[in-house]
Amino acid sequence: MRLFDTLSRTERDLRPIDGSTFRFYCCGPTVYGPAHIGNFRTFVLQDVFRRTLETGGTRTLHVRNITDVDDKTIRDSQAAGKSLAAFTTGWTEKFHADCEKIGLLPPHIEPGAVEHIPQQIAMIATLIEKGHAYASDDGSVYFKISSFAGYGRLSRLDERELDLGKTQNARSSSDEYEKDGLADFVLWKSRRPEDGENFWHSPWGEGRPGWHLECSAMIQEYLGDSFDLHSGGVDLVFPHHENEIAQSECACGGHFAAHWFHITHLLVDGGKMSKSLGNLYTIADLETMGHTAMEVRYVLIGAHYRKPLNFTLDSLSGSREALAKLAKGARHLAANAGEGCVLTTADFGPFQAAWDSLNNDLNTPGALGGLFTGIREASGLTGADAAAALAGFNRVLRALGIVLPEEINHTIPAEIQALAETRWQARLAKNWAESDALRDQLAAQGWQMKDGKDSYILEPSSPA
RNA sequence: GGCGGAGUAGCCAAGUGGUAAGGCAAUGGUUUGCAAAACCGUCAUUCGAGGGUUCGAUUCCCUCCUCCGCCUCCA
Repeated sequence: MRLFDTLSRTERDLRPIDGSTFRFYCCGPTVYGPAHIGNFRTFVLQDVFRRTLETGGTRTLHVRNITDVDDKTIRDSQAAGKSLAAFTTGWTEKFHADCEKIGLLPPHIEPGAVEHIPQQIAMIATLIEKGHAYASDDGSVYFKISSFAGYGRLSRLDERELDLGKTQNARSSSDEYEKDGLADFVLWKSRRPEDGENFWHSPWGEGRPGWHLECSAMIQEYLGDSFDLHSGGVDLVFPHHENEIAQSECACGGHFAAHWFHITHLLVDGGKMSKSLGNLYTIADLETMGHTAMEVRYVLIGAHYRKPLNFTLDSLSGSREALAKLAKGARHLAANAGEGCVLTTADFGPFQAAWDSLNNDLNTPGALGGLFTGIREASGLTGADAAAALAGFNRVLRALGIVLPEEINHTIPAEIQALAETRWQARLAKNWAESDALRDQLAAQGWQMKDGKDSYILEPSSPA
């Protein structure tokens, strides 16, 4: 597949460096609260990316970390009166439950920052040894930006008129740490009173690792010096990923990531989502409003990953109808294919355009459009042709990670069933007044009665 | 101030130097006692504004307007 690369600013074909397995790393969540749909836009697109590679026959190795130690996790665990480990474990479990609901494949490896502190300390030692880092008097360690000529390539720092020193100076005046270069970033933070019991021993004294370092250390551990692709939200380009490159290339000497895949933030109602505006949604919030996680997924893949996605409750409502339409199309194809007509094809039939879209810079909205168009084109097919089309349809669907809603056989309470039967008789007797009244009565109890020619269907009224 | 991105129908949203995918909503019809459902249709002479290049631009160039993100933790 072809994918845009943030570093070279070009679209490039993706090929595993080792010729067999595509190895990639995604910056995972900081577990101090529930993940919101903005976080999930990134994770869902990364998931579609992986599924597309796999559907195309490429084996993958997917690593995504859990950040379980930083200012926020320490602060909030203390506020909650829990140990850091107990606190982050709880949120990690919640995160996993959300991931499963929204259809994310679990990463092959999901390392946590705390359990990799020895690796981080080792990397710091290497950096000091090579002259890329220095310890300050208080026991903190900093990366020396001036020692790495390539600093700023990813975020085009050198093309900005941003005077690093000056800008950082204004913002760093209250910083308690001591560093030489004002833009130098921390690798090891010396212990502070507010850290409580959350500190580890190091050659430079008690403290904890800096945030940027954990990813570098875990990548080194699981993917080595060079690997295929690194991904995250756009906000991580600077400084997080810029710093990772500096640390890793200086410590390991490799080329680090061959490709950078960044997902643009989503907007809510046209603006940044934030707690204070009351538009920061979690999956649980949306479920409470009657939407499913799969409907959320549909909305999240409804825009190209490099464009802002304007999330609205209206678009979320529309996704239910869209998914139902796809499900209907699939059932239609299956019916036309007939019993026992199993066919696996090498091509995608009417869904070739949808598949091509995915492979062309992960154009998920294009693929979605291709799905609907393909269904219309395939509607006249029968037998083996229909079966082949269905196979293509299912492969694209799998790549998108969409699980279609199934036709549900509802359990109908006896009194509802009786009420419906009474109405049906009234209707047969052409007693319209009573019939309509009973229909309203059923509706009031949450059941919708749809009249057919010779029978009727009872369905729960769709949630508001 | 610097860097980056976006402006396409009521909403969400693809796309292309050659005359605008798709979804939702809306709406017409068939059907129905009426609805709902289902099925069949309709739905942007136009792509923020103004110039320019071109046989031809929404797509390339310039100017302007508006919006958003980043530059501090952030997916």
